[in-house]
Amino acid sequence: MTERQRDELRRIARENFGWDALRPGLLEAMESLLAGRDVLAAMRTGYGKSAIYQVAGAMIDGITVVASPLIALQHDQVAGIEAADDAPIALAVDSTLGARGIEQAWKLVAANGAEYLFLSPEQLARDEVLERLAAADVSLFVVDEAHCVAAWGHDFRPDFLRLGTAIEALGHPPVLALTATASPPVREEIFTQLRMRDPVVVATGFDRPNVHLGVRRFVREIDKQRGVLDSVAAFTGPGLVYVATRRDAEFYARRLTERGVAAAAYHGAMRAADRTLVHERFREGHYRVIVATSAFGMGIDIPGIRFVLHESVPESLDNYYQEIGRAGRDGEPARALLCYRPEDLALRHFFAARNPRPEVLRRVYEVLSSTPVPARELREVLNMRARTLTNALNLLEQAGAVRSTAEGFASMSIPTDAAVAAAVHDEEVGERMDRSRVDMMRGYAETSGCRRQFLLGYFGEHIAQPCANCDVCQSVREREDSRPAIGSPFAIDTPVTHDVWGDGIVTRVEDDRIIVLFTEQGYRTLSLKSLAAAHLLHVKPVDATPMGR
DNA sequence: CGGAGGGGAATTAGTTCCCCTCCGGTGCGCTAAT
Repeated sequence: MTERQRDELRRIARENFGWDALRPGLLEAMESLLAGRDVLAAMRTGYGKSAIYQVAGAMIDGITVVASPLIALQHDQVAGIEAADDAPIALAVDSTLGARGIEQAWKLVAANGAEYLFLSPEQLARDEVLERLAAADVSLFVVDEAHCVAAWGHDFRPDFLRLGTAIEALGHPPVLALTATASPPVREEIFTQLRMRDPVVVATGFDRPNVHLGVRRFVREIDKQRGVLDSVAAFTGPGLVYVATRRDAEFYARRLTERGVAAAAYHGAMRAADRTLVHERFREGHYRVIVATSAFGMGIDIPGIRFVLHESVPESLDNYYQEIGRAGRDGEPARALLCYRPEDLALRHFFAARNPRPEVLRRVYEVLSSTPVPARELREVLNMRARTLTNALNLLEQAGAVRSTAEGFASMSIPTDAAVAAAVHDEEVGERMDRSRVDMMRGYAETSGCRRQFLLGYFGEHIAQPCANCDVCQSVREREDSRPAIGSPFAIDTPVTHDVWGDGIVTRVEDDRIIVLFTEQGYRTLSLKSLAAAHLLHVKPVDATPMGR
């Protein structure tokens, strides 16, 4: 990177978008892309991540494709670019345009009339879309909210796992993955699925020291209900209450309203217009509290939220961190309170189930041959729902039994039994990983240590001192904890091997236990006492085999 | 896996309890009926 290129980036940022200064990390990410590298940028919402591809994209010849999970998010981005004084043209192609609108949009693209093109993963999974893009010289491929690849790709929206194929089909331009949070296994999955090559990771600090972390534990459901309602009523300022089900969203919104709190429900079963209305009225201060399922979140950036209360545990600390990260964006004190009942973990375990279906995998694999067949034809031959088929193909591909190209899907000519077994095994590993991430939610709720150390440690960021702004730190200060530490022979980040569970990495060390992230088992909590007795865990010797010589 | 809700039995004669079944989140794109 020359000084001249760096000046050029700064000039485009200033003149085209009106940004006089770029926050730490943004310029670095832009430079890496310009140098042809793949980049993962992990930065909190509101940090200005979009600037990375907006400026770099404007500087590189050719189109910038942005894969984005929500149409509403795409439209916000387009509007943001259009609002800048001299920014290049941005376009979103999606089903809201109608067939004719879509055709017009593509004509504009073909005539080099757009610099930024926003598409859903579902669009990018279509053959004709890839053909049109291939003709259009894509020079930068962006995946916004990249954690969705890991969170949604396996069942809910399988086309997220087809993004890697799209990237390959476009000749692998530099890839930029953007996310607000990603724990180590989520990052790994993003790298693998998007087929990123030796990616540069630009991560800015995850900590929000102004957000107080707390957990209230309940035994009976009725007590939790009362506790939630009392807490919300006692908190001041605008806040969010996250619940697990739509029914609970309606229930708590009603009960809060009865108690004189201006509250509204928000969930996926509501009509789009109603959801927008609730969002706007909250923003304007008409509602003080929104009671929402996980539907409320992505792309929402409201500065003055004073508390985020969880009525039920979310499915992982990744989600929890995203959701509490909506509090205190203005830097003023805010609270994150988890109202915890161990029974609530059951629903999350239920959602973590993957249900691989061997008979479906077998049917799909048996119609494939060594010549690629387009997905459209497969769907006709098999008479199968698109999502089911895509899921099966994704699984078989990950298992190394199927190869996907721009022309379609081809068999790798492995015996059917072996292919199906490998796919099912991968799915079981995935399920164990997801379940273990739920267990880390339990770990956070039940930890006897500093909550912030636990939370940040989960993301691979280890802080030396307890935070002094969580419930545990406060109570420790009151009674000066004197429990003696056993002392661990396993430091954080040590690669280890377990006689039963295989390879892993130490991700957390507490007084009497450690947490290891195993490749095939996910997160496991191990007691140091029993480890000392059983000799099952060993520090992995550094591989001394010389490579390729 | 746990909770809600329905049905039925027991019985305190209008509630209570138990057992069984079913349900639970996130959104794209498309089609069909207004």
